[in-house]
Amino acid sequence: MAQLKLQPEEVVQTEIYAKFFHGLSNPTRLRIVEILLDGEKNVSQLVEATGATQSQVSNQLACLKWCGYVTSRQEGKYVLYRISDERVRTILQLAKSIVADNAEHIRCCTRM
Amino acid sequence: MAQLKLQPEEVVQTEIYAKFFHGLSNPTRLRIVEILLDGEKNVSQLVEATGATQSQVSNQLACLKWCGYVTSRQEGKYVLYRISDERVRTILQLAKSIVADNAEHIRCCTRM
DNA sequence: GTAAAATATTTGGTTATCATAATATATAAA
DNA sequence: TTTATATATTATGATAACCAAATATTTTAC
Repeated sequence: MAQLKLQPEEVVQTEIYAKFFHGLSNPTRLRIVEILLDGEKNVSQLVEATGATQSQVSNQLACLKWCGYVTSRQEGKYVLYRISDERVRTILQLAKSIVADNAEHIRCCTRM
Repeated sequence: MAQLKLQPEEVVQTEIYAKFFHGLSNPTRLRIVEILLDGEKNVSQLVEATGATQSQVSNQLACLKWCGYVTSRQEGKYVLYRISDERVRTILQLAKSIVADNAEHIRCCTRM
């Protein structure tokens, strides 16, 4: 059996990965990621598409940026966001395929 | 541009995927998953390996089970848990590879 | 049967997350 | 330079997640 007890450095690593997954653990953030997988969008377009408020979208974008899911660039008066790594698409596809036969169960989850 | 506004059913889908990712968004749960990727373990072994309390481990296992990450079987007085889908391994590997060049940034994240 | 060990569940307090609203900043147009 | 538009940030209150302790359940050993 492989090593189980973690060194302090590894504990930090685990926390980082958990934070990374936390990025996709909110419906608004996840929706933003999905929309951006369709192509670069500015904040106003994301507000329109998600139905969330502007501050909400900006805040969630900041979170996604910290987690490394998206990057941004200014273009005129707009700020354009895009997915920073195509592997994000793969992660989502993989998650969906795993969830597929288990969706109803997850929906009913009341614990935690 | 693909359809952006979601139908009610799709909103539910997005919430399910978010819940799924939430399963990996806690360090203890993530650590449990990593340990189980090494092979089937009982609850006591997981308590020992994680350093978390017994009730904490049981609760997190219940959450992981709801999310479809693990399944369990009784064997004598022990309950053995194992990863329910090998694709979970792939998701973790993918996440780690994405995080690799971005870890310090995520660690510092103070927003959300 | 009773006692002990393994696991699950519940409860209560603390902290983190989230949504909303308000405010601040930056860019462009006039 | 003033105004309008786009985006970012902050503050506050409500909710949800989390941990720890206590309790309940299940299984085995006696």
